[in-house]
Formats: sequence, structure tokens, C-alpha cells
Amino acid sequence: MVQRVLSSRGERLAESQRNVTSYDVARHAGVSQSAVSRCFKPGASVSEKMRERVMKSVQALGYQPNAIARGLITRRSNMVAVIVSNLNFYPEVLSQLSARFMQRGVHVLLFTLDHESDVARTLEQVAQYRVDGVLAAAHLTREQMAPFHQRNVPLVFYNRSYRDVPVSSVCCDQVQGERVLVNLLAQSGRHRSYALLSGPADSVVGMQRTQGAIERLHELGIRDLTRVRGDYSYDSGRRAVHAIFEQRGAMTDAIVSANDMMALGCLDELRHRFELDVPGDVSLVGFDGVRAAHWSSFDLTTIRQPVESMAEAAVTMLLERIDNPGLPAEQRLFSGVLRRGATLGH
Amino acid sequence: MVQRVLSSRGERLAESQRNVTSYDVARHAGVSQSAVSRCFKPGASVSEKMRERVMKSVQALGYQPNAIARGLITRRSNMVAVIVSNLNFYPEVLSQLSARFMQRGVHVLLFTLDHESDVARTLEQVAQYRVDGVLAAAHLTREQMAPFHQRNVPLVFYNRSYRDVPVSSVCCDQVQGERVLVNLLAQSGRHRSYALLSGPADSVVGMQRTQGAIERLHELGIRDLTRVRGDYSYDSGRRAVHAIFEQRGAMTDAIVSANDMMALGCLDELRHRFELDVPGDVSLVGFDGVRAAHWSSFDLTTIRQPVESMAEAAVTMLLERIDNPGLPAEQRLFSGVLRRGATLGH
DNA sequence: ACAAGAATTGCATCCGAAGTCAAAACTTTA
DNA sequence: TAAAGTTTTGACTTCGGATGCAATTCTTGT
Repeated sequence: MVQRVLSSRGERLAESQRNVTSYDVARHAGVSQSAVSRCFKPGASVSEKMRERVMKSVQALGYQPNAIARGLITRRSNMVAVIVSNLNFYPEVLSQLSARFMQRGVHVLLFTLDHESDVARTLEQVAQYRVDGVLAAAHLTREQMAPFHQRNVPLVFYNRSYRDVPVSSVCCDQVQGERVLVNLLAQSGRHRSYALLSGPADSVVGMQRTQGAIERLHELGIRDLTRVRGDYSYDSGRRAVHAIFEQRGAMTDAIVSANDMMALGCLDELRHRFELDVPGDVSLVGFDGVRAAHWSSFDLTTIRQPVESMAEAAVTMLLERIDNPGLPAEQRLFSGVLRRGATLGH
Repeated sequence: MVQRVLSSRGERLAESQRNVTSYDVARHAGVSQSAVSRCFKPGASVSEKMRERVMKSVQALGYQPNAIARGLITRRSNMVAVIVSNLNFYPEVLSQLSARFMQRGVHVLLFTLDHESDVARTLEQVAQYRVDGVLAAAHLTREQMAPFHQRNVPLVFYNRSYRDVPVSSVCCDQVQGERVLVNLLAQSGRHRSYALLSGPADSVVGMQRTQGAIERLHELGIRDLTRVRGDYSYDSGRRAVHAIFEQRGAMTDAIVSANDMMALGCLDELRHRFELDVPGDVSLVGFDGVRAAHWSSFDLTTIRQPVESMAEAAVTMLLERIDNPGLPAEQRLFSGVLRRGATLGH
């Protein structure tokens, strides 16, 4: 019944070389290929008898529909591109996104970016795979998004928003979060000298956080700040402490870090290298709510981003826009959740 | 020149609705579709004049070849499936794999597994997308791998090996690593009572580590062990300390944890809850060499898995087998690298 | 039992690029 | 300059499944 593909030469290239197609199933079941196809389309017009018959052949031959071929004709690959920069820092985000997409039967084509990667070439690849949508947890320029808009490929940003481009995004309110933290610092202790540890210059999120903090500090009449730049890593947090103390001697008694990872670096360096007490000598706040912030060695005061809700929102927004291309761009802003740890003076 | 697709109704469904195809380019350039196709195939027979002419039209129309269609005819999707369980624990692995695949022009279809996920259904999806290969950093049963073998889809495991199935894998030598750690413990202090903190029962890697440790301890004449089970998480490490002390009072003065995350949990709990000194009162070793193990709060003694080399090896092995399906299965075993921290008594 | 209507089924075509092969356009050589 | 050889090019087919439409089968009502 099954037509074997025998290699002309005597190679042992296994008989099951060629994949089973819907034609094979059709032949085996003695029906048409369309019938087979319909059996895999929910809600299609197929009689019970037909379905049984086809499914029996499907079982017998081990048929798996070819998603690539299907994608070609339906113009729906059922794949979305997820573009993330620095995967190491926020593994939970990817983990959440992936799980939620999978749960809804959507597949994730992963693209990671780092400083060496050629963004243009990567986006070209994204376009070539005709993904149904793009979820970007990375910064794209307006020119880089343009092709997606032109081709009507929905694009949702995770934690990046653009003032001047109408594009959908799900963000944590960085500014509000920082304001909450600064308020807390201000009311919890009589800090003489603040230091701001900001993220890399090209991080919009980092800029927002730092700006938010500065803004609130200014409102509180605090203009005299040490500013140091890091790269979001633990090590850069450690180094930052040295930079801060070089600028100000040991005056500084409050550090506002643009993320948790650097805050943890600061904390360790303050305690173990400078033998200072946190929060006794220096207060410290971070941002993100990473796992390690909760560890008892740190117990960092920070703003936790509601990753679950944000991921859910991002996935939903993207899939909605895939199903309904007419939907307008939308920005969803989630408030961070304050986590009071033990790194604040009183 | 460009044929516009105008929707019959007065909708503003953008003229660029339909994607530009090689036919469009061909028409625009006044050549055949085959010519366009050939211009995108490196090493094809195309004259300079033709290439220029085509490329000009490609630019003008913003043509991007459709990777899905290409995949259908070439039977090469240029995608590999990467299957990972608990992404949160080892983000670096995914990060390394992804970067290396991208660098070689291969795309990653990501599948994450957790305890709730339906592995069978996931693998079905993997099969339907006709990926060129599968890189699994997750445990699969023999039955689950079978379809891939049948279809000649190369399969490479990351940190899982199978005694009885000839399947390719790249692993870190768990047993050897544990032996090194146990040796170090044994020679660095006069420990009276050892505790083993193992991973979840279904983790083969965890079992290997624990077995390796037990084996070496036995050889050293140490048979009297407390054994506790965790789930690889920081919190389970903290809980484990309680379990250990409940079984043995405070006798235990050496803990061998099956991974770093739990070791860090132990460390924090020992120091902050039990107010014990590590390494003064208790010695502690982990396994993995995660970032946090290096942080100055911890400075954990552990075995670092050479993630870069392992990822490189895994990617290479998989791609080689895709290009050359005849290659036999191969197991590559990397030795872990000892990291001496400050968690060992002397 | 037969006509009208509804539900199924199969035929043919399409998606978009790649590969085969023969025709056409160049080169080289005598 | 013609013949032989080489390189380019285009017509046509293919990959594997989805879908419109016509043909067929099954219901139902009379």
C-alpha cells in the first residue's frame, strides 16, 4: 500500500526517507487529498465515517501535517518572532512569553541580540520567515520597524515605548516606580548625598528610570547628585561604588541603581570591600525585582516588575492584532510593585 | 510598473497588502522568475548584468525571499528546534546556543517545557515544523526520540546522555566533577558528618552528581550520610538546611549540593538563620558555576560547566549531522572546571 | 418513490521559490 | 566566418497542503 522510495544505489538510506504526505494518507485510505486536509481543519465539513477512516491511515503511516506547506498556502506561519537583547538578565521574561505562546499554539522563533549582532540582518531574517507577529524586548529604531508596519506584521514592544511612533507596547511604569523609591528613600532617612547609578546610554528604560529619579529628587529639593554609569551587570555595580566614592569621598549615603543586578553588585562591594553597613551607612534601592533581590543575603528594596501580567498582556495584544489587523496601536502601562527590603536606612 | 492590489471595497487596507514575490521582481526587471531565484542562490550561474538588473528591482520593490516557500521546495527549513526545560535556571545555555546558531545562519524555534507541559504534544509540533535538527536540553524518553530517528532528524542532547540509546550528546562530566569536589572537601577539613542535597528525582544529571559524590565518599570510607532532596531552587536549598539539621542535629559540617542555586540557598540559611559560619562551621560545595556563585557574598566552591565550549560543541555537532546525515552518534564529555571559593573549611 | 435541499466529497488550482533541462546567447577556435 | 564549446536564460514542474466550486451522496418531506 505504502509506496516505498528505494534509492537506486544500494545505500541503506532507510525506506522512511521521504516524509509521509497527505497524498500518501489519501491513497492509503482511498480518499482524496482534500479530504485528508479537511480532517485536520477544525470545523470543516467531514463526515464521521470519513474522519475515522482517514485517522486510521494517519495512525498507520505516522502522518504529521507539514506546517511549512500549510503556512505557505494559508499565509499564516503560526510563528511569532521574539527578539530579546541580553537574555541573561531577564530570563523570566522569555520564559513567560514562551510558555504563554506555546499554550496558545503559537510558536516562537527566537532572536537574541547583543552588542556584536547585526540588527539589520537579523530583522531581515525575521521578515523572511513570514512570522505572523513580532514581540520585541529590544530597542528598534523607527526605520527598523517600518518594514513590519508596511507589511502589516503586528509588532508589540516589551518594556520599550516610543513617544513619536504609534506602536503597541507593554511597559512597566519606570518613572512612577523610581518616584516611589525616591520617596521612600527621602522619608526613611536623612540622606546627605545621593548617587544615581544609571544604565548604559542606549537603554531607554534605564534613562527613564534615572530621569524619574532625578525628577523626583529635584522636586524634593535635592539637586546635588553623583551620577555614575553602569552596564546593568553585577560587576559594573561593584565598580560603580568605587567611582562614586572617588567623586565624593565617603559622603554618599544613598544609592539609586537603575536595576537590581547593579544594586546587588553595589551591596556586595559596600559590605565586603568597603566594610560599610547597608542600610546603616548607605541606603540602596534597585529596580526589577529579580529573584536574587529576595535572597536573604540581600533583601533588596526594589520595584518588582509584574512580569506575569506584562507577559500575558504582551502575548494577548500581539495575538489579538494578528487575528484582527485593524486594531489600533495601544500602550499598556503596568505599575511596578514595591518590595520593601532591608536596604533602606530609617 | 508595480501592480497594485486594490481592495474592491473602499477599505484602506494598504496597497502593499500582498507580499512582493519573486514573480513581481521578475516582471519588474523583465526577466524570468528562475533568474530572480538564482540571484539569491550563492554560486548559481548568473551573469553580472542580470544580477545587477534583478537587484535593482529587488531594491525598488523591497523584495524579501519567502523562507517558508523556500523551505518547502528545498526540504530545509533552516530552523532547528531548541527544547529547554526550566529556562530560568540556566539562561546562559540558551543564550549561548541561540547566539551560535544565529551566527551560522540557523534559526531557533524555541520550545520550553515545565512540569505542566504536554511533552508529547510539544514534540508533535516540533515534527510538524520540519526543523532540520533538534537540540534538546531536556529529558526525552526513548519513545519520544524515536520519531526523530525515523525521520532522520538529527538530535543532540545537551547535558543528558543515554546509556542504552545511541544518541549524540554534549555533557559535562558530572561524576568526575563531584569526585573532585568530594576530594577537596575530604582533604580540606576533618568533616564529621556529610549531607548530600540532591536534585529532583527525575533529573538524570542530578542523580549522576549525587551518585558521583556518594561513590567517592564510599571510597574514602565515608558511608554515613544525610540525604535530602531539593528541586534545584534557592528556596529548596534553604529548606534543605532545616531538613538536614532535623535529621542530624547540628552535627553536619559538610554539605554537597547538586547545584549552585540550592547551595546558595543553604549558604544564606546557614549564615542568616542558623548564624553558622561557612566555612568555619560548615563546608559547602555546589555545581554549575552560575554567575551568582562568584558574587562576593557567596564565593562558592563549585564546578563550573564550560558552557561556551559545550554550546559550541553541541551546535557544531548538530549542524554537522544536518549537513551529513550519515555521521554516527557521538558523545562528547567535557570536564568541569573547579572554582575554589571560600566555602570550604581547611 | 421522487424531488428538493443539505451535507460531503473530489477536482483543479494556488501559495512562492527552486531545480531540471533544453533553447538561446555568448566565446573560442579553426 | 562557421562550427564547436561554454555560459546564461526561461519554460515548466515540483514541494505539500488548503480551498472554491462543481459533482456526488445523503436527508428529508411529500
